[in-house]
Amino acid sequence: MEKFIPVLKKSQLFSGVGEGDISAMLSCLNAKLGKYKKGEYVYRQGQHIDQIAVLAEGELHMQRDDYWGNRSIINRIAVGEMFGEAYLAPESSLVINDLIAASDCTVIFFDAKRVITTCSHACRFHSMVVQNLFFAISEKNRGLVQKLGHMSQRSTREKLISYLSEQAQRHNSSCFTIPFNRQQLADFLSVDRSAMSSELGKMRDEGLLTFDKNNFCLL
Amino acid sequence: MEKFIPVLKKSQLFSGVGEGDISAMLSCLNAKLGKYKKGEYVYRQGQHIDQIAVLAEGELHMQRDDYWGNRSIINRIAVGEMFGEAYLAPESSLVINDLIAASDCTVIFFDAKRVITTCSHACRFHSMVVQNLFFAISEKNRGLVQKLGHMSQRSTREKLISYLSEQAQRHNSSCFTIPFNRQQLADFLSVDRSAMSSELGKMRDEGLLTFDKNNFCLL
DNA sequence: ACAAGTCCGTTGTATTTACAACAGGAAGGT
DNA sequence: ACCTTCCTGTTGTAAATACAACGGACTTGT
Repeated sequence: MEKFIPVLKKSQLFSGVGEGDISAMLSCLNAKLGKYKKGEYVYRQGQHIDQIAVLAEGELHMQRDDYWGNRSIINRIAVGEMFGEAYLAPESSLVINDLIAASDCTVIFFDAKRVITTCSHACRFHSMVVQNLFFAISEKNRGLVQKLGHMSQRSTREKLISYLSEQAQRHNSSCFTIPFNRQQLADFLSVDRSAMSSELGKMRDEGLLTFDKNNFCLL
Repeated sequence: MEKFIPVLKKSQLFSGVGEGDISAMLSCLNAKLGKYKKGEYVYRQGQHIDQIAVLAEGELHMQRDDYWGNRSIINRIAVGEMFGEAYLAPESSLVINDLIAASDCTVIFFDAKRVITTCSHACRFHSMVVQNLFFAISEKNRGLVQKLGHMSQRSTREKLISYLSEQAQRHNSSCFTIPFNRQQLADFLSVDRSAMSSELGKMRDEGLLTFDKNNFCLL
């Protein structure tokens, strides 16, 4: 557990809290480690949870496979990001989507109630964590709205433009690397992989962008 | 302002707080009233905000009009619901989407910083409001993920089924009324109105559901 | 009663997408 | 070197969607 304290220090949740203080808070928040191999489920749809978690190693995909086998990647969770925060409210603790390890993962779980309830003990930085949690959920919320912006585009090309524009903005550069391969990107944007692939080809031919594997440049 | 205290009492944010205590907190949270006619903008894309707001009267649509005039309704906000919570984090306070009055509206604004910072004064119920805010943002998050679930459906029919199923579940009944007219529903699901209309007709012919205006029954 | 505006369903056509299948290239293991 | 597996781009066809246009029902205001 101790070895992940540097990761926690860089996470949204513990931003601004020193390593020593994080270490002290771990027991207060009832922290527990979980390890998952690529492809394993961290949460399954319908499951009940009362924990907030931070991803310490690897990459997670929140996804949904429908009756006909179509996979949708709702969201991607990177190291240092938080998840489970959507199920804080006691009356809505049933998970909506599967959460799957996209690579080998290590997860740190915290007792949700203890996080949001300022403890009576002398956790000096607890209130800062509470504020961080606000900001983090708020950020997440923003991210979801942004993704809804991509998804509300009608055509494959518009979705691509919307997504790639955001990525360029996020990286502060017209050249950047995306965290998805083609199939994953298609699942993320809810389009057909082959159609998307050919659309990317057309856009390259029209001089809108260039790409090589996961590296893109907007022109 | 005082006349809306009963609305606030029923809102997510002040759930569990008595009317007298709400009244006392209003000045502490620097509450301000805003009135908007149908079609007016409450927020515009790119604007900077540092307030959390609760809708006291009317109905709001968070929406986006793209370059080609396609309108997408990202989210709908009803009386008692909260908005602006996605911009709590100081570094991300630029609004992503327009927020428009779908009918004549009254909005109560609160100073965001004062809400999330437990005040030194004797606001007995402030910590409860903080917890309510957690639950409310969390709920909102869930709602956004659920909407992403609808949007990730590939066909118009699947989107409709996904949305209507959720509505039936939410109303605990196979018969319910939706808060959108056809055009708005199409904008909400990001599909073509006429195509959706004809798809609804087909589904009725196939005996999947019945509807009359905004009243639907799943069979 | 009339006019104007809004909402809803329907239809036909052009466009776009999904699906399936295949081939070449890269990566990894034996 | 060889095989296997994964990833990517391409193509042709079937299916679904967007778009435009129209008529009828209903509402609202004069």
